[in-house]
Amino acid sequence: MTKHHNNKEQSILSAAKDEFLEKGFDGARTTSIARSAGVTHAMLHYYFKTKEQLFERIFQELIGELGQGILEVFTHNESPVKERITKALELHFEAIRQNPRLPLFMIMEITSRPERFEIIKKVVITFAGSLLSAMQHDLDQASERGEIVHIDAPTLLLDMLSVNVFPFIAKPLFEAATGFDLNSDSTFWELRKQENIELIMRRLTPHNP
Amino acid sequence: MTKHHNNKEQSILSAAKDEFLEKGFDGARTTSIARSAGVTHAMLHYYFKTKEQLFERIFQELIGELGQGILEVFTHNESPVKERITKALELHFEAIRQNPRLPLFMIMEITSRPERFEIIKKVVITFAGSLLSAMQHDLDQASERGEIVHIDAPTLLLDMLSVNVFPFIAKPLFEAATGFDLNSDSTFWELRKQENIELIMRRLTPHNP
DNA sequence: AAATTTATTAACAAAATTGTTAATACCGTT
DNA sequence: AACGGTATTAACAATTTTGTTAATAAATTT
Repeated sequence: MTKHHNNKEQSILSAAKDEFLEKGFDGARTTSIARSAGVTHAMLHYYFKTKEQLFERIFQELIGELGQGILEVFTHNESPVKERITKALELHFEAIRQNPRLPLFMIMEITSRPERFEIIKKVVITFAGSLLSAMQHDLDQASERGEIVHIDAPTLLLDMLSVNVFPFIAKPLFEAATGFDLNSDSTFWELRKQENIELIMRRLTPHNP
Repeated sequence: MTKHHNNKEQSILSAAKDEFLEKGFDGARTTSIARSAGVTHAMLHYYFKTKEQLFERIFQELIGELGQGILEVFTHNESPVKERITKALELHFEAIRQNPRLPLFMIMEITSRPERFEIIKKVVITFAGSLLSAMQHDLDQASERGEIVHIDAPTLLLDMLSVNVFPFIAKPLFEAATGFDLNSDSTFWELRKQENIELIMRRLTPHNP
């Protein structure tokens, strides 16, 4: 087994990923996925049995990408806190840029079908717990030294997430407001990345040094 | 006509609003709406003909609330720019707090069914155009006077929206990460409001004055 | 209070979507 | 090339969801 069919199974997975990311579980149609993949929808059920199972498969994959992104971002080196945070902002921003639909998708699924998503919670809790305490430790040290103002780690983390994630979520609105096509506009995203860094750095830097 | 049925029609509208806000158009079920409203689902179709029409009705209502919120926020008075922006942040924050599901709902609908939503675009464009040019004018004046650093109005607006909107969108994730129930925690939201103001003010304030 | 319009219900119909099956083609192995 | 399994298709079945109807009740108008 396992050789000549792989392309079909793969193209179903790929089409499913696109459709689920764009429309969420509720909006996705197995027939539409099959059509995009160029296979009959019986094939889809042959490989993945049910829509729910296909979704679970994609969802696990996406959770993986999410975790991967987080890991890349918080690889600690021993530079000063402000540089580390700048680096984290950059990496995080680029990670979302690779997968701009992922954040909204996760949030959509959590809010529209909360019962099912203990899975996400586990991933989040696992990372958040250790991350926040490590962050707080570093932030406290740096503020003692006068490098930065004092700030709560959860507060800062939410600040960082807000500025990095929201622009991607609001992209369609922003495009509507300005008439621009942000897909073909890499300067916009570069400027946005710099702005986010500027914002967070100013938040951290003590006045009148 | 028009007296004794109003309660039923109203309870359908109210249930529909809740369900659409929570699950979006795709996830909402007319039967479930009818059940929540305590009426047979034939009644729903009697008053509103189709799911689509019921949705349109609710959607217009929500667009109205959105516009109302924006108007309240940008009522100009003649205080200094920094005070005005602080006030706008506060009002905007409170407006979302009244209707915390609205932003995610709008974004969900736009991204999952882009074709239909020229309506939103129109509202956004109408407000955004005049608002941004007024903002830019004021910002330029203030930065000439040295009150604030120079900044683009669109950049600042996106900063403001990011920090004010995202925490509400990410609420379920944040609750998962911390184990808190943010509905019954008004201090969290008060602190968040202050943090957002702090962030934006630091962004605007020149260093070493 | 008879007539007319509006509201309500239960049962039904249509449409859309997901899921299954049985028959057939294909592929690699012996 | 016969065998055993996997892949594929088309046609069908089940389920879910939306939408309709015809009969009846309730209210409003005359």
